[in-house]
Amino acid sequence: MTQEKPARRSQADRRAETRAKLIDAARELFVETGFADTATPDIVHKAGVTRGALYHHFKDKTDLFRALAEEEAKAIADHIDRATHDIADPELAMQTGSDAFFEAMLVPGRVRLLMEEAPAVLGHTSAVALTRANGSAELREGLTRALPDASQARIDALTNLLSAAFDRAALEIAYGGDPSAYKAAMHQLVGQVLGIEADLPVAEPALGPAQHRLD
Amino acid sequence: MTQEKPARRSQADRRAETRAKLIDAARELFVETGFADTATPDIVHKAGVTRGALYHHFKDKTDLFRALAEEEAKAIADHIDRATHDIADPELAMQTGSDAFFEAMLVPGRVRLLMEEAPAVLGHTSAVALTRANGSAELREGLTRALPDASQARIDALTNLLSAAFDRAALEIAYGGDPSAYKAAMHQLVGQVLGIEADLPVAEPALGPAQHRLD
DNA sequence: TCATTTACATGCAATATGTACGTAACATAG
DNA sequence: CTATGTTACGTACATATTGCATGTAAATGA
Repeated sequence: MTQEKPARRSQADRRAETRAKLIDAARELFVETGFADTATPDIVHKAGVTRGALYHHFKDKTDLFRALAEEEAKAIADHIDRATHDIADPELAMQTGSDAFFEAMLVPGRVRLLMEEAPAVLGHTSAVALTRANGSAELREGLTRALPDASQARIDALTNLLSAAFDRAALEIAYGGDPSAYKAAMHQLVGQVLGIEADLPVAEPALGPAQHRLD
Repeated sequence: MTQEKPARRSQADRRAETRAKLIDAARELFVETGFADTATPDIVHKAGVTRGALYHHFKDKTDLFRALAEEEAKAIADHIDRATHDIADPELAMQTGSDAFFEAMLVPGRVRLLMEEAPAVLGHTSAVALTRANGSAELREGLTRALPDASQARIDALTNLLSAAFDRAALEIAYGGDPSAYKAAMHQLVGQVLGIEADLPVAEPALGPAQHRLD
């Protein structure tokens, strides 16, 4: 039998490891049970640490949730960026970004965390700030180009409303709604606002069961 | 000094009274502090009853929230119905219903309760079921007429996405967003989907500070 | 007026949260 | 290599909260 060797790790490594263990465990439980009905003893048990570690790394339970939500939001933003960063044509970039958004939203639990729990746990303002970046820049740009006479407030409002529609589409897809119907409807909405002629019969090629673990 | 006379009330009256006191107190606190951070002792203290009464009338804290949320949703539906029930022209009915929805959403705390707390407390499915009725029937009808070739799934999707946009508009208005900008943007969205020629410069007559206490 | 049901009050057991304090692991100066 | 400081984590505790179990008062109705 080999002797236990704690294998001297750096502080940064220790820190990153237990932080990750805590966030991973919290993610599983928050997704499964929701934030309010998940107890910190359960989180630390699953993470294999103690509550002391949790309260050392995070101010409180809400702070742990915030860290998790920020990771999720960043993963979405990165996924969209990687998909669109080298596309020149704005119209194609918008369509590609839209697809990338829906792809990113397929990872299990993400919708639950960001769209159901986050608004109540962090408040609406913080919650939308998390996903503010997600393609809304491209959206706003497209709107500004398409509606040159519209006021800034009008552009902001349209951007916000379309973002809400995007979110709802992802939510419904996650709850078993027809993905192609929602994506097509979303495409129609954006297209009409941007003044692009509608291509109504966009029957999608039925991309099979949702692929998960995107990043 | 007059003697205390308990004034023999009927069971139905007693029941209705304390139920109302509990729901009113809960409303204030849930709006102010949120569901999770509101303790039942505080609720019953403000209501002037004991926790025993609470747990006699409601299964648990969540059940109390559900009752409150259902009242709010019903108030919205009633307000819209009263405003639209005798309007024949579908297009005008839609516009009127839209305005009535935004009016109904002006009562303080309503947005917080139904759009921020409810999804996390009751779950997304129950939460949308609460407001499912709100004008979505008229919306669906209008869409069916305007897009006769569209599939049912497409109609459902568009209805849902526009509902989400309505909700977001109300949310942003409640958080200080420009009401006329959001209403106009919403009107544009619905108009374009329904194939009504846009009347872009709908600068509203600035109806002054939001009037509250609608019902 | 008596029996039964309904409405509420009180007390208790279990569990959760955040913090204070103690200990172990790492970093760094000499 | 050791001393000393700092960071990471463990343990114990005080407090608060929830839901239930059990007791009492008020209303119904026979």
